[in-house]
Amino acid sequence: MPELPEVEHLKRTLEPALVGARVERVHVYRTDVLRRAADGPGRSGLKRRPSGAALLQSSTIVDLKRHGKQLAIVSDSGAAVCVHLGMSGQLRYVPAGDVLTRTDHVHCQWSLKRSGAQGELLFRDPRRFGGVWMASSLAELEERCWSVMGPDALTISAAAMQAALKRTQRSVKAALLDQHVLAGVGNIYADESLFDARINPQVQASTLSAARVQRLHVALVSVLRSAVDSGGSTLRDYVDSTGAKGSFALKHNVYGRAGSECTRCGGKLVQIVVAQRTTVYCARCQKR
DNA sequence: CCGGACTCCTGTGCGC
DNA sequence: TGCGCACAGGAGTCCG
Repeated sequence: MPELPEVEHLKRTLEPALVGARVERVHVYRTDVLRRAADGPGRSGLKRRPSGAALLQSSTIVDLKRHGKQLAIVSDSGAAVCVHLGMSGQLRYVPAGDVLTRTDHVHCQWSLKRSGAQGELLFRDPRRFGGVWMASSLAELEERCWSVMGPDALTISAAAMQAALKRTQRSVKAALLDQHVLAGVGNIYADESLFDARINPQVQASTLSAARVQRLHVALVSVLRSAVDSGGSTLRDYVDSTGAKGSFALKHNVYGRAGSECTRCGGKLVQIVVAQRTTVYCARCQKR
């Protein structure tokens, strides 16, 4: 399940192929994965096929931007598309001549040409929790979609994080998962960073001391950076734009390890449900 | 307003 | 071996 590290790694692997490429043609196989950024982050998809220009046809890609788990592709016409991978989404770049092993659930396809080299950018999403937001400008995307979210988890300051956690009565894990608090953290990195900071996921966010929030901030940034360097976590579906899996799952201390020994104290890791999400932590290291 | 529950969707893996 | 069901979860929406 793509979270910030997976999307950041994806951005890095896409940049060489995309930036400077001209969008020759766009194919939409399902219009209901498309949304207008002007309508905000809602989930109601389009019923009718949009104009090619809204999906960057005949323009040149000049930049990729990421906020939290969302990735925007910006063109020289000013228009941008923002891809959200949801649970099972993939953005793949397939150079001309190469073959994509699975072509089912491909909802959107951009044919690209860059200094003679051709290839296809494909949005594939079996579960369709993801989507593609069309914006007339990056400013519109930022204003209508990104500004309603909290700061990006890699750039938020400890002070801002503390202020945000002070504001809510929920558990610290629920707060970390809320994209309005900070953007980019999902179930894996919430559990991993709480383990790193030795904080119990059920603790009420507002009751954490400044020192503990400071520790959580350090842990979160450290875990996210380390995961980006490993190419993210592949559990089942996630692959980068070239189809490569991430190796960070091998470094998970808690996620997916319920019943195993704690890598820090040797205690048994326990599994509970917090904020409707499977949560694994060490009862000995992460006391309430 | 806030927070918890429900919902969307498909592939996987388990138990019988 | 095969069937059916529970489960995985990002995030919008609904409701108390």
